[in-house]
Amino acid sequence: MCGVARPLDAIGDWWSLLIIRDAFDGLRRFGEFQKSLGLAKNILSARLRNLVAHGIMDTVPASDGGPYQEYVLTQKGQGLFPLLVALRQWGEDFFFEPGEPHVTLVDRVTNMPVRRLELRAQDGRMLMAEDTVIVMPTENTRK
Amino acid sequence: MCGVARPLDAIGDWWSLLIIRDAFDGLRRFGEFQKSLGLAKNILSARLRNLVAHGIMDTVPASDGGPYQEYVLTQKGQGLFPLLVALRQWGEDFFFEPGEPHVTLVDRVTNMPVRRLELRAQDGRMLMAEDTVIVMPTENTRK
DNA sequence: CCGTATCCATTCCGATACTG
DNA sequence: CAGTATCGGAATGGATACGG
Repeated sequence: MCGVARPLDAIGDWWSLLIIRDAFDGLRRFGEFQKSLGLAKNILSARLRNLVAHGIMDTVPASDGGPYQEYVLTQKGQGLFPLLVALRQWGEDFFFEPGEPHVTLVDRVTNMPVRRLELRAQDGRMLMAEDTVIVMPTENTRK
Repeated sequence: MCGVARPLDAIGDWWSLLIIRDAFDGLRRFGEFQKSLGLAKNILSARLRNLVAHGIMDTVPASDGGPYQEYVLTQKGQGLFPLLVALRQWGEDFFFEPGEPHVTLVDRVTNMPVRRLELRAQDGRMLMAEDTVIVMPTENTRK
């Protein structure tokens, strides 16, 4: 399975991606996800279990000391942030009507809004989507 | 429908995303997609029709003068490039075994490999996923 | 409030056969 | 080669009822 199909398989489906988005928005509880997404409880349960099984989310004891669990993104799950930004950015670029409010991601430390997702070559030069097309197999150099 | 769900709805499903990836790899013909993905012809047909209906792909006369069509990415479809990069990058970061060959995207003009997808704030400062979390509704300022 | 178990209708997908 | 039409089995998702 290739470098694109494997992530898709791990994420699972569309619902899972929306769960992950909600997790980035700070949601943690079963009921919060269900209320936000409006999907059946058994489906949500299965999706959360799958995300945990794939190491994207993890369960932690409830922060309020309650008898239940909370679901949080692992490091691996947090690595999906650029994917969600790309998705939202594409949506804003091609779907939004003029005057429609945008949703901007904000760095919580400096409170600076994120401008754009950028592609950069190894020499630091900026690349646009239009001139970056071909794939090429290379040796693994990163850990 | 929010800025994440709408793109998901337009793309359709995961088969569609793999079709788009193949299109970035230069595939254009019905049979090429089918052979590459191994999905049933009726499914492929439906997916291509959906992608065209959503303005992500378009049909053009066969480049070899044949009696059939070819399927190419529109501008809107090409805008999905960062999404695919993000997906693949995540896969390489969290799924690849040491020694497994990576697939690197290459700028076809300069032949430079793409290094990383980066998030930048409006002041140009580099942001990491870890400190960039919250969403905030804003006014639409772009066209 | 958090989940699991069960049921049912619908959808989805692959295989196949068929047309140009 | 490039699709369309059809069919049956499998998987899916929503509603609901139930239990911790």
